[in-house]
Amino acid sequence: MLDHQALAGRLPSERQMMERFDTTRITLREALTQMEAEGRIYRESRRGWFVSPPRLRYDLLACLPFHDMVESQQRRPDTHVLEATTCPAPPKVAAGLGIAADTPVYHIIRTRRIDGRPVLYVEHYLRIDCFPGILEHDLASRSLTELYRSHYGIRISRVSFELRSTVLDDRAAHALRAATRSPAQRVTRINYDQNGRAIDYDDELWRHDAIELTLSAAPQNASFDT
Amino acid sequence: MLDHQALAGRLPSERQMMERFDTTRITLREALTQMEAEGRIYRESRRGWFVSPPRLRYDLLACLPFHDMVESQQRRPDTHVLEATTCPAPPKVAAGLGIAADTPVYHIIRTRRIDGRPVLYVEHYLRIDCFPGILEHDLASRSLTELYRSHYGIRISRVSFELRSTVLDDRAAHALRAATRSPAQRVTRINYDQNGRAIDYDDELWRHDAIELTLSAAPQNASFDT
DNA sequence: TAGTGGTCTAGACCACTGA
DNA sequence: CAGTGGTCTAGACCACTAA
Repeated sequence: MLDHQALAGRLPSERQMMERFDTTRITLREALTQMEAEGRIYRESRRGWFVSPPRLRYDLLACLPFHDMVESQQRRPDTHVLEATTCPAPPKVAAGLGIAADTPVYHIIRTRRIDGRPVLYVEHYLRIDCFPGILEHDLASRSLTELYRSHYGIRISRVSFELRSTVLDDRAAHALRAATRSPAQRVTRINYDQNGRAIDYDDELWRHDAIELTLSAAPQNASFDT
Repeated sequence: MLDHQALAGRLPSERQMMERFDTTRITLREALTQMEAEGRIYRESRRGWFVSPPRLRYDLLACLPFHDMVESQQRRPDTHVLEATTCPAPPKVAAGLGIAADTPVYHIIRTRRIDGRPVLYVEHYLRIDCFPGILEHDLASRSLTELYRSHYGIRISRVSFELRSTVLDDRAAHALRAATRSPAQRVTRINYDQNGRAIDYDDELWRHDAIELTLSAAPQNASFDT
């Protein structure tokens, strides 16, 4: 079940390390937790500690589909759909999309892996009026952005992000086989179409050691600044 | 010495909380550490635990000077210069600036506070040929970007970022009165002038609960995407 | 100087994983 | 079912802070 890569990076059991470093379990775990916070190692719940693979470079403005982004960095991507339903828009989503609270929206939950390691838990909320019937499509092997364009003629022309570091909540942790409250990077993203209308709201929770966010752009005041 | 805000948000001592919640110190500290990872509370080294104030919204592309950004959110900013020297460019900086390794650069280290709470440790590396004599200026009360423009006629026309979550190293932790290896958000930033030349390299370490990064822009492929 | 957080010892039981 | 990580008890000493 575990990947070759994961097995290769496995640390000895806590009790073995305890003896090797001549210390107690509590102290050892404190040290491990700090290295986890640094992003050098991570744990899988009740499964042990592992060396963190190199971070994926995630260019926020390149807007590459996950599979392309991962493959372009010589890694192996992989997506699993946990849920694909309709639900009333939660307040934050409604506010972000500029629709009335409780308006029905599509709700898609997926986990994504790199080289077999689950690193991303993401919930998508899609405006139903923009993408009627989208749940019928294959949501695992195709990118949503791809679908938007090919089936609905909708292009993303603007995107806005909110980034904050937190921890995995219980659902995300479970889905990623991680310990509850492992350090995480939250990436909230709203996509806008060519008419400036908000079309979907994504809430991404990444294992914090799995990515490095990058971006390059002209500052907003650049043109007015003469 | 401590701010009103900090005192107001102070938690009882660990031993008091231990009794109040009828548990041991180790268990209590584990709980506190988790809430710290969530960004709900933070600690000052050997000084105690505090409730985290609301996060500062840091718009990466607005390129607002720190003081303006903080004041526009009804908070009180504050800057302290730790160091202002010349040094050979470290490899990463040289690579980022596109200059030969060990080329001399200006090196400025500052800490910045919000409402009296130290939240940011930042090292700036400036190309000497761009900003001759800049160390003679007041580096605490004026923004560097301001100086670039007013004294050197240099405007920032492009900016590139690298974001990753890590922990505070010893120097940063000490400067921020934080515990070593507290969770942190690293923001590395390279500024380019109107000729596309890299002019400075900033390495920012933020207390991770102090900020929420935002950004809004057109994806890079937006125009080619028809 | 009293009290604080930082660090440590030396165990224990439980739920779960993986063979 | 053996071994793992997750959680917990009940103390201790030290360096440092704040008064």
